[in-house]
Amino acid sequence: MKAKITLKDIARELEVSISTVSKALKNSEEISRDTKEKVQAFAKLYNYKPNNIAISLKNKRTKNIGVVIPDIVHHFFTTVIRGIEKYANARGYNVIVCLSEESFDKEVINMEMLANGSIDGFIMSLSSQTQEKGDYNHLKEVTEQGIPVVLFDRITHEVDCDKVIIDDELGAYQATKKFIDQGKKKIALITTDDYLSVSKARTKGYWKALEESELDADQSMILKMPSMEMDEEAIKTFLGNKEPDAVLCVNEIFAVCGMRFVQKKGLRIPEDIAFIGFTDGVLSKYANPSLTVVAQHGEKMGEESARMLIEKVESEAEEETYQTKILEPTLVIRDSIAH
Amino acid sequence: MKAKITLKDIARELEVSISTVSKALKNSEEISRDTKEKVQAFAKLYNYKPNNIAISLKNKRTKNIGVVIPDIVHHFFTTVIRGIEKYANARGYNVIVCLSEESFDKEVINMEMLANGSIDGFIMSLSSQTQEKGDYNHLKEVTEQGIPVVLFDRITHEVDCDKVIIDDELGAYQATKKFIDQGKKKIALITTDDYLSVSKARTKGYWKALEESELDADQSMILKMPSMEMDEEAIKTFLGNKEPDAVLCVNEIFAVCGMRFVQKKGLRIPEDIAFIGFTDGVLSKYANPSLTVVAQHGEKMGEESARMLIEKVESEAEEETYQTKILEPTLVIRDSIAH
DNA sequence: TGTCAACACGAAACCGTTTTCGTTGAATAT
DNA sequence: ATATTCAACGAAAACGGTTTCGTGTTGACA
Repeated sequence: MKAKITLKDIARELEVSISTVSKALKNSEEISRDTKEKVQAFAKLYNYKPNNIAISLKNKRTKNIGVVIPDIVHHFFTTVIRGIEKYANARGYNVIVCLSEESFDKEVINMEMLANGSIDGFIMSLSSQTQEKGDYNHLKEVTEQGIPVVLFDRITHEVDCDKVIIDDELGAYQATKKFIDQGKKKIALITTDDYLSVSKARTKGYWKALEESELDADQSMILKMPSMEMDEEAIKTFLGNKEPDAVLCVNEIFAVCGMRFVQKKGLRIPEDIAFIGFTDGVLSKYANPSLTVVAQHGEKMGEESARMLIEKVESEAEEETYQTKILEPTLVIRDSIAH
Repeated sequence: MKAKITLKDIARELEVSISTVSKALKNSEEISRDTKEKVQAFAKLYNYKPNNIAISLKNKRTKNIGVVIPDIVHHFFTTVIRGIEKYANARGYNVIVCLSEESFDKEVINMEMLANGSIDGFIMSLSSQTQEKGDYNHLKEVTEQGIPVVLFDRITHEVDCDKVIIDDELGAYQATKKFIDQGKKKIALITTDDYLSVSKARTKGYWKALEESELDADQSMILKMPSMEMDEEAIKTFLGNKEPDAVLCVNEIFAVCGMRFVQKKGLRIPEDIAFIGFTDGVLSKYANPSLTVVAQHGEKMGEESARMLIEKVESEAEEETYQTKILEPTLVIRDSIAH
């Protein structure tokens, strides 16, 4: 086992000072050609690499980004991470991933763990419990310490920081409009509780499209699932009772379950009943029939978040200006609607 | 913006030395009750938290784990990460995730980035390119430096380190056996190229089950997809020509595609043709019909990997004994086979 | 009154860098 | 011969902790 070599080791071996070694390795003008060559050759030979921790301590920059998200076994979040990773890595940053598992406490603990020097900034999507509670003190504390934060997707307006979202309202609006344009009359919505910022926005878009049309918007055509957990029975009962001819779902899973149920009942998709979901994941692509979805462009979102964060991290100026970037959703047309 | 407070700040305010503050906060016996209370109260008031970087530098432990995997938008890997996260977090470790994107170079770069002090150990699954190349020097270098490594799923026996795998051969064997027991005669296998350690093992298990039976094992009943990319046409042609009555697939996607194709041809699943896939992901669960799979227990694998790594990290002893933990796969029976 | 623990605390080294600010010795200018 | 400049390097502080090893004060005891 050959241990890591340090500046001190090189200095000792070459009988020069540590500062000389450090400067020589940075090709400083201060050092003579001879010495530089000698030092650099030696460093190369022994595969010297500076210790990141020491450097971090010195210049108070870790080149680490903390990402705190509710869940990772979820297509949307993984694509966001990939986007973050991609951008961050290209800029020499590492990504530390922490999972809140939809729990407020875990979110707080994770942030505290990272906020003490481990990272230069946070990229986060709020846990459902946090959004339900409406308690954002852990975020405020961090921003007050001067640590930059970027919120994506599940955000709150109560914290001053950069934000990246897609226009969920618009996405739902366009999807609903699509149904209306195709002559659908009884359009249902399957969503989750309103405290999730995204669900709220999507419901709004759905509602808006209906109100703009001749169709009467009907509260009873909305099914609110109490949690993110799947409750297949609830969906079956709802679809069985309401008999809609089009269903908008706030995620893939609700949609695929719905499709499976109506198919078993003998209905044809999309002729008798059409489906649109949110999230362009693997499920939509390989569902039978394939599912039309409002794509959220997670990877783009991740890249954008990383870009905004790193910009803040690297800017010396302490401007207190924050922006909210709104990405446009796009409808990915597949076989679950007519086309 | 209130900046982070340091020991030095506390020492100055309270007119004691830094060492006293440090000891007081650790409740050292050396310090008087009075002083301890004073210091602790002050620290609490100003919300003092020690700087992780400084501590890392001092005791040469970062409490960070580096995870390098080929891909994250893949159900199996995300479950593994979740398992790692869970265990590591409970032990006070953070997880730094790096993606090799199946590229050898990226794998090397990522490891180099992390190996200079950023992490205490690695948990990895090899990129396909690395397995294809068979070049494991980057791994060897790291282990020679005394940095513990745990390899999972996509491993190599050329590196001395702990390993966690599932018994892929057994999984494929059991699945194939299941087909045979159910009276299937023409059992096909859809896999990827052999350089992937897991595909190789699965092919072996498939082969073994066939050889043990009366059925003649036939090379032409194996479709090797050139890459991890989906080539729907290849699957269609293969299934169209060979007309198997059972298909084992090394992942979910191949299986779901296959199912969709044969359904369009009017075949009934599982009566006319049965399917079993690998990976108990979201796709299998919500496919129509739902897909029977060999579950890989990713979360367990992640936990196990983290456990082994942290044990090595925290053990002072430099025992050079490595173990390979083999997890048992389980068949999750769903509607794509008779039952 | 002198000695010795025990107590409570501080000085300083250390982890591995970077960086500022000397300090040499030699070459050049005066 | 003296002053000035410059090249080439080293000492030391700093980042924020931990830890070892003093050291000064106190009280008890002989």
